[in-house]
Amino acid sequence: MDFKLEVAKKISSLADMETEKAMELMEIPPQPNMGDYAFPCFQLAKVMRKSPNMIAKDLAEKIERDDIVEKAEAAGGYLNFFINKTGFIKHTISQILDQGSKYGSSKEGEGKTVLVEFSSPNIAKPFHIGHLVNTITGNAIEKIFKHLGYNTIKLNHLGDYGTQFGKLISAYKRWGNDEIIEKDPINELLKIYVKFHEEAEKDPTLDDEARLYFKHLEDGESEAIALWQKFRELSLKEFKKLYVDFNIEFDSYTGESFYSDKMPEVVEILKDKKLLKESSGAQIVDLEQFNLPPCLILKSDGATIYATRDLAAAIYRKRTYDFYKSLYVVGNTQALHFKQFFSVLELAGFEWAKDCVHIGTSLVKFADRKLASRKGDVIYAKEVVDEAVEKTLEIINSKNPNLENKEEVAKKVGMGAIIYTFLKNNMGRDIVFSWEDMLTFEGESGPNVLYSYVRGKSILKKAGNISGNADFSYLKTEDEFNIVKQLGSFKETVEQAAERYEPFVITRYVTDLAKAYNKFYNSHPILSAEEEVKIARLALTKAVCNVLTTGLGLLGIQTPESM
RNA sequence: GCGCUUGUAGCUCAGUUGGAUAGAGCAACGGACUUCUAAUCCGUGUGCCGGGGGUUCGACUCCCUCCAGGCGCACCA
Repeated sequence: MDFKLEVAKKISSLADMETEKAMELMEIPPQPNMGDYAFPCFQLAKVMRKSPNMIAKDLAEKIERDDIVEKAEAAGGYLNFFINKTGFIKHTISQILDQGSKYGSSKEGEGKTVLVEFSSPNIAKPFHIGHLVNTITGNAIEKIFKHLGYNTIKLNHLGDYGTQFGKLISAYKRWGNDEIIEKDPINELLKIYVKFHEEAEKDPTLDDEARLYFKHLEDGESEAIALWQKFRELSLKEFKKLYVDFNIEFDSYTGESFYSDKMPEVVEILKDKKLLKESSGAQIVDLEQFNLPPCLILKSDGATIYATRDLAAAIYRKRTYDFYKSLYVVGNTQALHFKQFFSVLELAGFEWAKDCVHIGTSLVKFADRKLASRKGDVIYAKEVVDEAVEKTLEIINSKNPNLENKEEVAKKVGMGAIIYTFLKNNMGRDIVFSWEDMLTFEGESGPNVLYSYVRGKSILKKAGNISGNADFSYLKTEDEFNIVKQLGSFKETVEQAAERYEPFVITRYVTDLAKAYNKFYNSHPILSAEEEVKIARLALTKAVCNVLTTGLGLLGIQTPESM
């Protein structure tokens, strides 16, 4: 039973309005003492040609009291509903305890496949903080859609192709040392790659050599392929360490190289549709009708480019997965590229182009470049994780030195802090990175939410097995009702997060829920309350912990049992 | 120059499709641990919602314009 829907039905039956329309219009009053739901009568005023005030008053008189609505009163042009608290509390908590981790899920996604492309690091390049933001965001998006019943597929579109691999092969053959590379593959490969660039400035024949090696790679020459595979595997092994830390498993690691033989078809399709045009020796698709700059398909030397690869990948994915939606979680800075590439798909007659969505993740900037990193001008993902876990361990040692599995807990909490920080605000803004913000564990922070959870868990543990059913009429305080109201809006919250492609909606939700529970926790005893009250409050606590776990889980944050 | 995006409290940010007195955290000050983990809670105040027009019963929200920051504008990805 959905209380909001029931109220909407009542309005619908009394006023000349569809239930759905009433649902849309209904809001939550700014002050809790004004009611639980509010229906604005301003739109009705036009149709009924009466003042909103009058309409609200008329309706208020006609609304009958029952186990849904306790009372309805007119205020200004609003009709404010006070729902039957006991009924609502009982219904909500029972539902949560019944459904467990399924609470807030839905069937809207049944039978629909959603692809989520994210992370996509470049082979032999370090995984920096920008990749981390992207990885964390994509992971949350995927989990949110999965919770709504969609069949989700996680794609890691590795940057494993391109002329830079010719350079890397050349560099490796000159200066590569397997022993050092085995130890620290990515940094060492990066080092020789950088050295190659330096040397190539002095000696341009190196670039010719690199081009040759890339040609070998394209032609499938065995030595080049073997080296490329080696670089790829070593890098992937490193990346996977981080994915394991964050508990992320991809369904596919087919990167750019996978599509290298699928691009001629794209060019053929575009030719057939007469979309290709020559411009300064290159082949482009004109996008003037979309008010966009042209999309480059073939370079003037006839080679393909990233747009070509993305087109090939999109077509391949549609054939392979027949997706309902294909989400590209990629940095905001590439917005134009995606607009162009989606427009080309549309021009080529693929009606599913509208199902492709670019989710632009925030750009990470530094507040103070000097303090940006201990090592150089980029911050590595590993550096951030290590720092957060270490800081967490320090705090545990000072606040709860006898805790078991300190390391394990520190990892969960520290990484939770990072995820929380990155998914705290909407993606429209840049993230200004500062160690201070990242390692603040008070107020609106991941550890704070986890702390609320852990305290609840601790109470449940101490209570042991409770016999008998809870009588929710014992939950009489305002603080308790506020928690339940919060609990009841979880499903809407998940749906909104999916609709907006914004995980921060969930972050705010768990924060508010934790806040409501903390307030209650601080002023009402649970274990020492009278038996009936205690049982009811324990059920409430269990429901809160349940929803916190689920909500945090959607963000990719794991909950420790104690901290 | 063009396009996208952001501008809300000292700082970091929320503000659902236009709605009631614009809200949180941090920072500052004061208070609450013999009581379920004080990484918590309670209290104190601050806003020409970037500026100016317009639309309407009503605008932080929609439209126009200007200002400021960020990002992007084909042979890198």
